[in-house]
Amino acid sequence: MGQASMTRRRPALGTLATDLRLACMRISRRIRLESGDDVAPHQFSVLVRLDERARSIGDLAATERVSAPSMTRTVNGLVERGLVARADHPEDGRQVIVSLTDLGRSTVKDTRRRRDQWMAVRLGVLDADELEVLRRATAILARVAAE
Amino acid sequence: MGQASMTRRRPALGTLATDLRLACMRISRRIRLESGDDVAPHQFSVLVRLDERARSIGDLAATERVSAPSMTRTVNGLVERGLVARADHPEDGRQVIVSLTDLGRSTVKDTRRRRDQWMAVRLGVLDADELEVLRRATAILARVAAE
DNA sequence: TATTGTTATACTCTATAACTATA
DNA sequence: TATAGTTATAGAGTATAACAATA
Repeated sequence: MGQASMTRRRPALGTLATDLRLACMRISRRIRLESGDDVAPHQFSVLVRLDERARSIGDLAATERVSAPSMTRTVNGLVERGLVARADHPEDGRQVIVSLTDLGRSTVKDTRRRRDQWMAVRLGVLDADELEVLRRATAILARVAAE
Repeated sequence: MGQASMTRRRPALGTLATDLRLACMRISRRIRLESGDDVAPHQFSVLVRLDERARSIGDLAATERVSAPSMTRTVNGLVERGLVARADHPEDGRQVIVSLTDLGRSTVKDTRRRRDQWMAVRLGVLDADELEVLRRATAILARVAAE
């Protein structure tokens, strides 16, 4: 019924929603599979958070919506690989502050570069008009994603 | 260097690649997290394959790029939940043919409907010009995703 | 006493190696 | 002998419950 009333108001909005959703999900999936990431998705997500700023274990667990023990495990794995470092909180002795190492920072940068490259190669075959459509669409999609 | 030569040929193509990639990945991530899927991602992926046609365990394992024992496990879980059924291959007694049950088929349909609904709600706030841009962009993105 | 993080334990999904049944 | 699938076992990821250290 939601579908029916929408279709009545805006012809073919349902089709657009389906096609756009599928295109976004397929592109996202292929980037994940084909850009040769060297860390697992859940690890990369933590590295990106730490690229913004250093965070405690609890902060990371809440941000990533996993339990504290899971985050302890993930952080330990990243420490073993030399991608992040642990430090005592200056005032609160209970907290552990996790931050990126230089290796961690360059891993984030390299992964982003490879992903952007994947997309850039595919945009490279498009003509000027198509690129202009995508430029306008990207601004709209960014708002949709941020909402 | 690839980046530099691209930028020389097509101003700001690198920025478009980055922004478009991020928008697609964020939308895809939010759909996955927020549309209330009732099966896990690897399970849903198998259901979608079986929605195309019935397949053997080996076929599914190759298509999903997991090992045969992993696919045996995944299929067993789906059988327990009543979403797929196993059957003997008519000629080759070694093979097991897996197909969707009615419940499995409606699960695929419902999951897709909820995902489309997520996107449709967000498209609902856009104006006619913005929707027209997204319509044109979707056709281009579908080609990019299929390439 | 409340909060932060770790340890203990268990469940799921992944894999490889070894095995069974069939071609 | 080769192929399809299962069972055995192990390695990560997830979780909750119980615990230690600190506020």
